[in-house]
Amino acid sequence: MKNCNKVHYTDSIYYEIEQTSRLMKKVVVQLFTRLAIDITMDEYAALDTVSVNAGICQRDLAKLILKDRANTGRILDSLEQKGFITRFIDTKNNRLVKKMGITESGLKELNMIDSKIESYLKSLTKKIAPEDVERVQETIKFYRLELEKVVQINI
Amino acid sequence: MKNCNKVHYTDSIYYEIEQTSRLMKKVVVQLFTRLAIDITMDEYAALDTVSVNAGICQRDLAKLILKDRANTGRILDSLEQKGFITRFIDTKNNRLVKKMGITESGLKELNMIDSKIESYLKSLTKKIAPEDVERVQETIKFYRLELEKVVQINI
DNA sequence: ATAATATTGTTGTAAATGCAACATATTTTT
DNA sequence: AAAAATATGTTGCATTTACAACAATATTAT
Repeated sequence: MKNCNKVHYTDSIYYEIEQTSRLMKKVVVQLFTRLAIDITMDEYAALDTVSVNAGICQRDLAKLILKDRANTGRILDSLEQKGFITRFIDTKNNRLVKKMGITESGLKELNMIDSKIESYLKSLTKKIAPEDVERVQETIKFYRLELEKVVQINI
Repeated sequence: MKNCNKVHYTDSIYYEIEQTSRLMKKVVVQLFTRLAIDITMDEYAALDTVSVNAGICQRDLAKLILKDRANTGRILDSLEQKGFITRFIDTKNNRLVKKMGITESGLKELNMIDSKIESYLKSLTKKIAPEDVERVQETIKFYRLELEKVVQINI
C-alpha cells in the first residue's frame, strides 16, 4: 500500500495564502477596471501608505510596501506625474533623502477610490462572521511578523 | 477635527493577505536557494499538483495553479526538460489535449524537496496554536471559494 | 453543408518585477 | 587623513507575467 497520507505543499497554509492572494489580486484588478479607476492597485496601496506616513522617505516606503527601491521609485514617479503626491529633498540622519506627501488631489483620489470599492470588498466577506475575519487577520499578522524575523530583506 | 477613523485599505485583510503572501514567497525563495533546490517555487507547486492529479491536461492544470495557459505550458516545458514529468497527447471530450504525469525522477525530486523544507516551514508556525492554524486555513479557503464565484477567469 | 463558435495549446509582446551595478554623499575604520 | 563601508536613489537588464493573436480541431447554428 502506498503512502496515502503524504503531506502536500499545495494543501498547506502557505499555498492557500498564496492562491488566495493571487485570486484576490485578480478580483481587485477587475474591480478597478470596471470602475474605470486610473491608477494601479500598487499605486493605490502606495498612495494609502503615504497618506498615513506623511514625510516618509523612499527607502522606508519600499520596506512598507515590500517592493525594492527601484520599483518603489517608479511607482512614485507615476503617482507624482499624476499629481497625487509631491516629492521633496530633505535629510534623514544627515543623509539626503527624497521624502513625499500626499497632495489634495491625491487625497481626493484616495477617498474616491475608497468609497467606490468599500462596499464591494465588504460583500466578499459577508458570509464570514466578523469575529472570524478579525481573528484570521490577527493570526496572519502574527504569522507575518514571524516571517519578518527570518526573511532577508535587501531593500 | 479630522476624520481619524478612516478605514485604510492597507489595514484590511486583503492587504494583509497580499503582504503575507509576498513575504512568504521571499522566505521560500531564499530557502530554496539556501538548499540548492534547482527548480522554482512555481515549478515545485506545479509538480506537486500534477502528482495528485495524474493525467490532467494543461488547461485544467492552469486553472488549478491560477496561471494562464501560456505560462503553464512554459512551466511544464521546464519540468519536462528536467525529466520530472512526461507529456502525452490524449483526448478529453473528443478534443486533442496534452496530458501529463509525474515521472519516477519527478516523484523522487518532490519527496526530496518536501523532506528538505517540511521542518523549516513547520517552524514558522510553531508559535501559533495548531487549531488556530487550521481554523485560519479553513476560513481563508472559504473566502477563496467566495472569490472564485465573482472572479472572471480567462484561462 | 457551410459558417460561426468553442476548446486547447503555442507564440509574440508589452508591462511588472527583482537584482545587480552605478552615482553620490556620509559615516566608520584604519 | 585616507580608505572602506554604509545609505539612498536611479539605471539597465534579464525574468516573469498577463494578455492578445494565432493554429488546429471539434461542436453548434443557420
